Amino acid sequence: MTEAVQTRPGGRSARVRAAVHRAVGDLLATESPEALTIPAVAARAGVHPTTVYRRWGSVAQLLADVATSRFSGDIVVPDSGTLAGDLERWMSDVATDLTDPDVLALMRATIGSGPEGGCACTVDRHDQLRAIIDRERARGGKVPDLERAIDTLLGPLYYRAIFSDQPASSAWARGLVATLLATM
Amino acid sequence: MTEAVQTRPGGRSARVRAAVHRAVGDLLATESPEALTIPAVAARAGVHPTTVYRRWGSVAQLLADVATSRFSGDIVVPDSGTLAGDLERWMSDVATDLTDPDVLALMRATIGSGPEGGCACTVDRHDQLRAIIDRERARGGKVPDLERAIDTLLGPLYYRAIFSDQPASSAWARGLVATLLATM
DNA sequence: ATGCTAACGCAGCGATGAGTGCGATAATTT
DNA sequence: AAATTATCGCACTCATCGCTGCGTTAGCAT
Repeated sequence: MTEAVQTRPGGRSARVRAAVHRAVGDLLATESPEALTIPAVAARAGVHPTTVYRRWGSVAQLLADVATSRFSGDIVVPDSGTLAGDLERWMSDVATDLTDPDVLALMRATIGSGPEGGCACTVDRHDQLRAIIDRERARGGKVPDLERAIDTLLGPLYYRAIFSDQPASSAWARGLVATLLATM
Repeated sequence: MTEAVQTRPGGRSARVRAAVHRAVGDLLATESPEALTIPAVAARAGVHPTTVYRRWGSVAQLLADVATSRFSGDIVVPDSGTLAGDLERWMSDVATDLTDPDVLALMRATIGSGPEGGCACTVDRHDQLRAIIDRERARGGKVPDLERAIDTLLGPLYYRAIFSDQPASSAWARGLVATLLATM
């Protein structure tokens, strides 16, 4: 008795999904956050509102889906041979990503949509950081605690992006790596 | 020709303002963030929707007003005599404040309402931190850079509150002070 | 090639949020 | 105490968001 809930991710469904995701990004980039309503997204995506209502249900779930897919697999974990090199390269990439105003708008909206919105933006970053640290440990090097790395590296970076009007340059972000490794 | 835009903050106006502010907090604490609409706030506050429309105009402006007033003057800047003591006491208070789920809900909603929502939650924190550092400088002690203090202290704290599911205990928050003063 | 069915589009309904003109109330001034 | 006017409540209109049957299209399997 195979109760396999069949899904069909190919062809039109994927096209619709992509169009809706792009529409969410476009609307957040141009309009006010309150304007992000399901009919508006559907119209922008060239899709019928009914489709969005049925597949995602609410704006919050839609945003969570868009955010997790946008913030996953977008940055490749570097392998420079040393922990410092890996971290600096990775932090530089993450900081550069946070330079984009559209990315910030998506993050803000996702955070505002529910209690778990913030996690959706950073789970993959945590996984990447863990991968970098694990690889250094496999090399036999001394590694910092993961939580401490998150606090020291991602904390200031995302704080500047969301709570401060300070720009977060990639050079400054690389500097955070030095602070972490110095106090290890 | 005095074009003074007269305002009258006494009596009923203040009462309405307080009721609306409390209603925003209550709704964010109980309902979903999308349920925070002006008619809902007005109903909860026992005030006519027209009043809210005229005084605040939009949910975003209302949230910004509530957030700035909620996150201003709520924590008294301590004066223990030493920089470390001041910072530890202050960080402990800030961390404790962030323990309240209702506070987090308000912060999330404010962030999601617009590009400057995050700043509304932290301007007063920055002022307080500046005051602490300035006082230590007046004492003649060695002081860290303000920006560096913001990055090291508030960064990890607010990151945990918004982006991570890690609890931010006040003891852990006090530990951040040690890291800052060690790398000064 | 054909059947099955998940996924989409269409038409339309009910509910409600956004906004306006006008009179009433109450805070502030003279 | 009386006048002034900022502020609020009421009644009402308009726009549109959320949602539901129903028929149609197009993946996926045999």
